[in-house]
This record gives sequence, structure tokens and C-alpha cells, in this order.
Amino acid sequence: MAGKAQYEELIRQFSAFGAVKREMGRLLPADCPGGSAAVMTLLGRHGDMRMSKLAELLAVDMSVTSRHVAHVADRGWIERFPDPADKRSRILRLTPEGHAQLDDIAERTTQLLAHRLSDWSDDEVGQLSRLMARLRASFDDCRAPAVRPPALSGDEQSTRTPAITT
Amino acid sequence: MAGKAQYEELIRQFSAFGAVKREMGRLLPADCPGGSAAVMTLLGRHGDMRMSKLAELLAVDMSVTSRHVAHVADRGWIERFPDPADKRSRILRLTPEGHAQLDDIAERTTQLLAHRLSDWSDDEVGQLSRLMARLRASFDDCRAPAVRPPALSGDEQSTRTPAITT
DNA sequence: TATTGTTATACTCTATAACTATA
DNA sequence: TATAGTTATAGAGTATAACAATA
Repeated sequence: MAGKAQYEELIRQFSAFGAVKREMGRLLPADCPGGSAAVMTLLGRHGDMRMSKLAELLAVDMSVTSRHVAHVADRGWIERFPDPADKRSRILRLTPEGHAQLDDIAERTTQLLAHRLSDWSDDEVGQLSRLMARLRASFDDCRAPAVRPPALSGDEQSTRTPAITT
Repeated sequence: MAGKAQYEELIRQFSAFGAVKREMGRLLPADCPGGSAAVMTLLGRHGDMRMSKLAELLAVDMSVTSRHVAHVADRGWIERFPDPADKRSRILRLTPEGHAQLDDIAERTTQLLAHRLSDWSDDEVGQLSRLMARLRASFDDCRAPAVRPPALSGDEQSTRTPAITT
């Protein structure tokens, strides 16, 4: 348990982080905004998957995922083909062009970090990675409690638009 | 100097951080989006200042700052009055209502963090803060080198829209 | 002529809600 | 009736460029 001052300091860092994020975004290839890069990165890392799985990994609503995926597919970087097990689903897969694009992105971003973090030790980079991963986990875990206590049990965590309750 | 794999891992964490940022944003009071909260937080922390200074602290273009500030001023949370030293400038200052709003924001955000990070040690929170601060510093320091080498010297770092070169 | 701040325009990312086609 | 995915719409953040007032 940390003190209020520490939390406020942390929040300030969260806010300032936007500048870093934007600078990273600026070096992406034209026609490949951040959302597209994120889609391809996750497909490259986790392999073929369905829309719903991708939305979960991106941690955004499926409607958002759908738009990003459409953009990437329009450019021929991924293929979408029907899931034989469920005709409502689509399986996403990187094309060779997608892999090439992904390599280009990885090359640019790692090079930028190598420049910017040239005076960081291996261990420091690792620490930041681990702490940010844990931060995200801490937010994922208790998905709502602060707003609406555990309630009953069941589902939760849907990546889905609320759906009408009529 | 870290390895390519480490940089890629770090980039993945950067990308995933958006989910944390959005959850923080969801608990802000209505009529007070993130940009407004950032403006008031910086004014509360650094005291009265000019637009240009605020834009620098926010690390966004002054046109963006102008919009955020206008929103906050419309709600009576800050006052803008002319700088006696330079009639082009305006000095920004939190009003009593602004201070109250700021307290409310700080209360909500620190409470959320206290919930989410309840199992983090004081030291871990401090480490994350320090590493993120250093990250931002690392990006601020060499402002361009990766894109366009140090070049001559002079200005740089303007927070300003390019300006016509006709 | 250069600088401070404002405004107009455009782009990206996001969520909500409604709709389709399957389960 | 419920779920996978799409699309339409709206809100927030940002940058670029052009403009007014003042240095």
C-alpha cells in the first residue's frame, strides 16, 4: 500500500506517457496507423485467431477491432476466412505482405528505442517491462469492483457492446 | 543497451497501457475529460503560468492546449487574464471552483489506484513512477536525433505549429 | 519579421447502439 | 434467445495550417 502522494505522482507519469506514445506513432509507415500495427503485432505473436480473441488481447470493444482489422485487410496484410467450426466467426491470418510490414514496423520501433534508451541497462528495460505488465494485470484482475462490487458471479469481461435489455 | 526482444516486449507493454489509461479516464467527472483534468493538475502543481508554458508541460501543440484551456475556462475552473509584461500572452490561474474540481479528481483517481494496486508495495509503486519519469526524460532529451541529426543548434523544441516558410 | 494565442480542418482511436447471420 | 461480427454515429485527442494581435 502506497501513499496518496505516490499515487498522484504515478498518475502524473501516466499522463505524460502520452508524449512517448505519440512519438512512437510518428515513425509508423504511412497507411499503417497504430491500430493496424497493434493488430499485426498480436497476430504475429499469438498466431491465427478469431476477432473476439483479438479484441480481448487488444483490450478494446469488438467494434473497434472490426474497424482496425478491416483497414489491415483492405491493404492485403491479413486474410479473413470463415471458421469451419462456427460460420459466424472469421479466422485472421497474416499474409506474406503482412509479415513484411510487421518486420518493417518492428525494425523501426526497436531502432527508435535503441536510440532513446541507449543509456538504459538491460535490467532497467526489463524492470519497466515487468512493472507495466503487472500494472495491466492489476487492472484486468478486478474488472469492475471499484465501480460495482463483485456482484453475483458469472460472465463479466465481454469486449462486447452492452446489448439491449428490452 | 538491451536486446531487440526486450524492446519488442516493452513496446507491447506500451500498447497495452492504453487500457489502463482508458479505465482511469472513465471515472472522471462528466464535463471534465482527460485534457481538462491534465490542465488543472498542472496548474495546481506548478502554479499560474502562460499558455506556452502549459503547452510545454503537456507536451502537445499549443493549438491543442488552447482548446483544452478554453473548455476549462468555459466551466469557470480557471481564469485567463492578460500578462502585464506581454499583451499577447495570457496568464492562467485556477479559480476556487477549479481547486474544488481538482480535489475531486485527485480523490477519485488515487482511490482507484489504491484499489487496483492494493497488493503493490510502496517501493514497487515508486519504481514504476521513477522508471516512467526516466522514460519520458529519455524521449525529451534527444528531441529529433533519430529523425534528423542534431543539425546546427539553436531553437528546437517549439510546441508550435511549423509556420509557413514563404 | 517573429512570436503568442486562436480557430478551422482533418485524422485516429474509442464506445454505444442497432443490425445480420448464424448458434 | 444468445452470440460473432459489422456498421453508423458521436466524442475525445491530436496535428497542420492560416490568421489576428503584439513584439
